[in-house]
Parts: sequence; C-alpha cells; structure tokens
Amino acid sequence: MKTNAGDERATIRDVAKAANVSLSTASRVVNRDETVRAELRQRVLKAVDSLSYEPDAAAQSLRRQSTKMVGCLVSNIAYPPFSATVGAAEERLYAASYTMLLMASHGRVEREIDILARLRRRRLDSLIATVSSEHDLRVQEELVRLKIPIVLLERQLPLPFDTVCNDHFGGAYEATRYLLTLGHRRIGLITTSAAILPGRERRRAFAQAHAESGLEIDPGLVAGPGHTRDNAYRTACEFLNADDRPSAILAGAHQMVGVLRAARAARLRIPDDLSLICFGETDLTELMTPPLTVVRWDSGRVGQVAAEILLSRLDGTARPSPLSIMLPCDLVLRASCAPLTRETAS
Amino acid sequence: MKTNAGDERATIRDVAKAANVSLSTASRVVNRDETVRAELRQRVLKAVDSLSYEPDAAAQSLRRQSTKMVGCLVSNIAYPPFSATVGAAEERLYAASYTMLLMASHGRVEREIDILARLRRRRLDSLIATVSSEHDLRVQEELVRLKIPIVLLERQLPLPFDTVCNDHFGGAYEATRYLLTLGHRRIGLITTSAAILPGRERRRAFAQAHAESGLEIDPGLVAGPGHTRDNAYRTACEFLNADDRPSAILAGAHQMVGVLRAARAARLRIPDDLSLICFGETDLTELMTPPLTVVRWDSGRVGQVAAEILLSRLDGTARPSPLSIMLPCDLVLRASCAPLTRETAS
DNA sequence: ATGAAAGCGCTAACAG
DNA sequence: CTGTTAGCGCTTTCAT
Repeated sequence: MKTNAGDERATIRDVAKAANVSLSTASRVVNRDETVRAELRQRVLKAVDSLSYEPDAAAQSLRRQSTKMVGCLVSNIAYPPFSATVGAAEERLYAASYTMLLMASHGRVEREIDILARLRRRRLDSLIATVSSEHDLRVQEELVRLKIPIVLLERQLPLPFDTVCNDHFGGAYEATRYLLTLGHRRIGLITTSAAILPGRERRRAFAQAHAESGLEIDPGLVAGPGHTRDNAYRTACEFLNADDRPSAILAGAHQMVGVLRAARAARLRIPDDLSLICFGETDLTELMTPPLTVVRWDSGRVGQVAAEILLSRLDGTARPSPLSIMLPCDLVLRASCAPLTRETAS
Repeated sequence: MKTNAGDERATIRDVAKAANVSLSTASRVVNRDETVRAELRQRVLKAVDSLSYEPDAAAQSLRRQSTKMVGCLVSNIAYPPFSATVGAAEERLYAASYTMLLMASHGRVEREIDILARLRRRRLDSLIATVSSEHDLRVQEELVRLKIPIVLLERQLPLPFDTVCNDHFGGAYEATRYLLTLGHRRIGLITTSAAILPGRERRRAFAQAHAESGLEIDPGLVAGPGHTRDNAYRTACEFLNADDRPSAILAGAHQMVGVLRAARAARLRIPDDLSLICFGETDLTELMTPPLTVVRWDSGRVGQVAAEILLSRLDGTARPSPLSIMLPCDLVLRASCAPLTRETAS
C-alpha cells in the first residue's frame, strides 16, 4: 500500500487526519509511545504506510534540539590512515543512528576555523576532530565555543576533551633503539610537523633513545612538516646525496613514498645501503621488496574507540572527567634494516 | 565585542530586540537584503556581533525547504579510490557551501536501502552514490523515491540520473590486447562483481579482445566478485597452483594485493613466471619491484566532475537531460609484463 | 523601508 | 488514553 496520491511529502498532520486521530496521537505512535490504544495505533500505522510518511529530520532537530549528527574534521579524507579511522567511526555511529558530516581542512588553519564555524551553525551533537595544529589558539577557541562533546584523534590540547591516540612515542622509541642496536649512528627522521602529537612524540622518542645511548643528534637529519610526498622526496634527496648521508631513515607512511623514490633515484639498495623503518602499515610496506620493517597500529581501532566514547558522552553514560586513551604501537621486524658495517658507512 | 551574557545561543529574536528593530529587519540584514537603511543595518550588525549570533541551520532548513546538505553513499570509505573521489567531491561542494554526509554500505544491499531511507528523512538536497549492485530493483526504487538530483559514480542504471564513469572498457581492452600481443594465451581476470560497471566492462573488454584474436576464454580464469583481498588471494592461489596456470593476470588494485601474496607464496617471479597488470594506480604499483604496468585513471577527477554536475543541477544551470560523462583510462607500461616464451608456458 | 503575522513539521507540556 | 495548544528559530508574504 504505497500509493502516494499527491507528489508532496506527507506530514504528521496528514497522517493524523487520515487516521482520524489528533496530531499528538499520531506523533506518539510514530515515536513508539506505548500509551496508545491498539486500535488507534493500527489506524495510524496504516495511514503512515499508505501515505509513505517519513518524519522530517530538520523539523525534529529543531524541536528536539538535537540533530543526531556528528561532525568529523580531518585534514585529508584520502589519507589512508584517516579514511580507515573515519570509516570505522562512521560504522559505529551509524549503528547508533547518528549521521556523520565530513569535512577536510587540508591542513589549513583558516579553513579549519571556517569549518568549525559552519559546524556550529549545523548544531551538531558532537564532534570528532584531528586538528592541524595543537598550537593555534583560535582553533582551540572555536572548539570550546562549540559546547558539545569533542573527541580528539591523535592530538592533545590543554582543554578538557576526550582524546584517543596511538603510542607513537613507544613505537618510535623502539624503532630508534633497534637501529641504534644495529650500529647505525647517523639516522634520519622524516615525519609530520612537531605541532601535532605524532610528530612531536616521534621526535621526543628519537631524542631520548639517542640520549640514552649517549649519542648526539644531528638536527639537520630531523625533518618535517614534510606533509606532502614531494616535500619528503626533496628532503630525502638532500639527506641521501650528502657526503655524510644517514645509514638509516625513519619515515611516516606518507613520507616513505618520497623516501623510496629518492632511494631509487640515488641507486641505493635496501637494506644494504640504507635501512628503513616506516611509521604505519600499508600495502606497500608489506608487499614491496624488501618488505619494510614498520611501526604498526590499528587505524580502524582509533575510530571505533572514538565513536564509543562519543556515544557514551551523548547518552550520559560517561564519567565527567575527560578520557585519554592510548592505543599500542608495535615494531614489526621485516627485511628493510641491516646492521651497519664499515663498508656501508660513508 | 564577543561577550555572550547568557550561556544560551542567541536567536534572531534576541538580535532584533538588542538592535531595537523588528524580527524581519534583523533577518533581512543577516540575509544581506539590500533594502535596509544603513543606520538600522549597523545596529543589527552590532547586535549580531555582541551576541555572537549564528543562524540555526535546522530552522533554516525547515523554513527554506533546503538543507544545503549532499549525501554521499559509497561501499567503503577506506577504499583508496573511493576516498580520493569523496575527498575531491567534498572539496568542491564545501566551496559551494554544501555539507557532505557520508555513509558506507559495505556492499550490503540491505544496508544500502536503510541508508537511503535515512537520507530521505534528512531531506538532502542531492546525492552522490556508488550503489553496490546495478541489478537490485529495491535500491533503484529508493533512489527514485528520493526525488532529488542524483549523480551515480562508476555505475549505470536504467534511470534518468547523471553518471560519471571511467572508461574501464577501453582500459581493460588495451591491457588485454597488450598481453595477447606479448603472446599470452591463458590470462586470468580477477576483478569486482559483474553487477557493477567496472567489473562488467572489464569482462566485456576481456572477451572482445580475445574474440578479435580468434581466441577462446577459459571461463574458469575469470573471477569475481572477489571484493575482499582474502577472496582474491584464494582465487589467485587456485589459478597459480593449477597445472595449466595462466601466464598472466589482470586484477583490480584491491585484488592485486591478494594476487601478489599468492604469487609470492607460489614462488613465481614477476614478470618472468607471471605477467601482471593492475586496474588502478596505487603507491604499491609504482614503487614495488618490479613496478606494475597499470590501467590508470584519476579518481579525484571523478569526484570533482560529479560535484560540478550536482551543483549545476542544484542551481538550475544544467540542461534537463541526464549527463553521462566518461573519463579516460590509460595503459601505463612498466615492468611487470614479459613476452611469453615456450619456457614460461606451463 | 519596515513591521506584524503566519507557518515550515514536529514534539511535549498540559488538560481533560 | 487522547486532544489542544504552544512553541523550536527562522523566512517570507502582506500590509503599512
């Protein structure tokens, strides 16, 4: 029974009229209020069906003061770790009847502020965000002004928001120590900006591992933001063409693409001439020759956990104090690192 | 002047009151109606600023009967070609003040129907969709019921929707011919389901190229849906362990990961023992050893074009008849294909 | 040029 | 248990 006479959408009023009940009774039935007599309920349900009635989310939002929408702010949707995280979060939120709004800042603060203003007008119930800098006060101000539960991904701010991060410090520390143990003394680090947690923690771990071995770091061998592949490629070329080139490089998955190109251009064999460790697992790291030693974590898990926290805030289950979840990173040894012998040192 | 006395959001009423003008005048100013006296305009603007007034999108949607939201339905957000497309579309739509809602069907028709019903309630202005099957009539029905402009991505339906696709037929045809020219006679094809355009067109091209050379196809060497990597891996293993194993395989980027694993497990060298062509460019195809010959297209471009079409529909610029855009695919020769000699034939 | 009033579609007091 | 009524915040006639 799906004959929809007019082309117009049926409203709850139409349903009430067709079922010969009041507006509120119709509303009650639609909203599963139990206190409606079975007979009336049937009449309403029939009307709903025959009119193909569907509640208007905009009207509901206005009235209920809740949009059942969650914003998701990332720097770039197409960056695989992000898309895996976003995908997992969407999955969980969808199951809880939330709709996800997706916006990309492309790493630009101006854009980010604009996005947050827009999201404010949309009256989101909640937000998942990976801000492009932890130091920008305007962004922080905008986040606070939203006045909704916020979960930060891979970021830390001096604000009472929930956060879920991976243990990039631990991962980078293990990776650096491993290279040091293999005898490497000049190691390059190419990763994201120090203005965001992964970049900051990797630098800190890199420094600490060196310090614990009583070794100095050449600041010239630590590079970032290098957010783009091209930047990473150029940086890697500089590193590899120098007289005292590093014998090993640690790089983010995104940057590693540039590093591999540079290594190929410089005709360096891996791991014989250059040892490599990648932050993040991708198809490439696993299937290339040789397979790359990686610091691995579960991007999807980040999104799942974030969604879970959000939902617990939304239904009031969560304890008031902000949660700060840290997920593990593991060093997975493969074939891209070799011990440093006299020969390979330049 | 950002002192917001109460914690409540200011409404247009508050603004009108503070500026000592009527509701409608305040609204006019906010909506850039030119017919307001400069003095009043200033007063209103000042009030807007001091109250940090921001229009409520839900209320606007309700009143204007337009949500300024565009839905985006894909099977999986984290699948790189999709995320590149979605990212590019979001970019363009954002610039035109639209917000993107993202939902993933995970290839399940039931889920897809549920999503479409939900989107209907959200009263989207428009939709970008990559449905999981071109044959499901319920999905088609739901799409029609939306009664909004729809752009289909990489899909074709017997309905008056705009579509933007890549020339998978052309790409697969060239690729197959290339392998045939190299002397290959038993070629495997592992790609997506024939129920969607890319899978269908690749099969068709594969068949036509063979037919034009007067060659028969072994249907056992054409596999799909194999949407997951594990499926592709299993299929490839079967192919490669058979006595009359194919000397070459064509596979989608997603499936290729499984194929490479299988080739490695079977200790087959590429291209000496097995020639490979991949549908779609990824980091892996370019940087692995040997670099893979690929059928390449621009995923981002698909999203851009789709967004452009959508916007032209939304502002009434587009001509009424549905557009059907086909973007090119190119065969990029690299090092993963070798001529077939007696020795390599099994 | 400005204001008063109606109403988008819905939910939730409040009466009965 | 059911109906009447009052808005949610906004835009838009329609008068003035």
